[in-house]
Amino acid sequence: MTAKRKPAHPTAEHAPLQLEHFLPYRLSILSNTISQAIAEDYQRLYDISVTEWRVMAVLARFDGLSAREVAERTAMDKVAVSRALARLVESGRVSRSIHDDDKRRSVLGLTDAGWTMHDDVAPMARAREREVLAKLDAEERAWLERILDKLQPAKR
Amino acid sequence: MTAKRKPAHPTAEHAPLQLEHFLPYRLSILSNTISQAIAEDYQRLYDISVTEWRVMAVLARFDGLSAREVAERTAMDKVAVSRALARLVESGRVSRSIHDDDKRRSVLGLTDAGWTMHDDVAPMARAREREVLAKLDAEERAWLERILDKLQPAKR
DNA sequence: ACGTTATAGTTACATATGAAACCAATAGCA
DNA sequence: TGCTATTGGTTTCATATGTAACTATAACGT
Repeated sequence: MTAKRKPAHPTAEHAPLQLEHFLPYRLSILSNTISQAIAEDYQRLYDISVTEWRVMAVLARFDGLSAREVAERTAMDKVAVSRALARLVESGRVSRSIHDDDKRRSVLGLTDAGWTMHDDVAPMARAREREVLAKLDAEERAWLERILDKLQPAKR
Repeated sequence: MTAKRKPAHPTAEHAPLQLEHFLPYRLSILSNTISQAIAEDYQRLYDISVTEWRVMAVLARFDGLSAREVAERTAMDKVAVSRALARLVESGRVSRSIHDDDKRRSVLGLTDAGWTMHDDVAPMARAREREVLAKLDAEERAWLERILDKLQPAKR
């Protein structure tokens, strides 16, 4: 039909997304950049993944959790937790025993080696967080806190 | 040595991270939740992954990019882009030709089918973004914008 | 007590992802 | 020109991840 070659869909009609101003996209980049920076710290020193570190962090705070509870607290799915635990138990950083009253449940906790590593890594993680937050002034930090609270998919 | 069982590392000495207040962790959850919600929309309607959609979104805005340029703009690595493009070309949503002056480069763009899909998906993505932002008032949205600008790892 | 349903956790399979090796074309430079 | 280094892009391989199926135990209703 059309004799001449022309853009079948002139841009004006399309309103393409501007990724650089699109919230989900920006969050994704920011989140990955930050998490990756922290992960490099402990992956360099210890051979451990992000998911494994999160499991350890949660067990540092709540001793004796079951795997399901760890999954809840880390927002990871139970398969990921199961695998992380397999490696952590294997590498001697997490202890696992069986719940007295419910033999399905495991009772998890950091071992001495786990604590040693935790006490080395936690300050590095906090330092990285501080580096990021240092780009903001006090007022901005307060708003960020507030905004995250409101956006956070209501948990628990 | 120790006769009695006691915590080898009393919590007070450890200062464990509180994940629920730890910025990188919160960002990660938030980002995944939002991206997932959007992805469900177009994955249900079209059989397409997040990375593929991002490539399409960028080509909708910047016609004729090379694969490397797409990788830059999407912050994806070139392998991921290569694979996404293979599927997109295969499914007829993206056209690929070879650059006149540099035969290594591809010249990429949406096909008519690609545009049709784009014009269907883009409004849905925007609607999801609006849903998220609706949880904030105007002032909070303005601060969020500003904060993201400052935290954004300086690009380009 | 007994059969049914639900829960904790693991395993299997299929797919996604990243690092490094690779191929082809171009750029730099003697 | 001809040799080397660089760049665009794809392929390979090893690892990670999600879904669904599975095992074992516990809870529930009768």
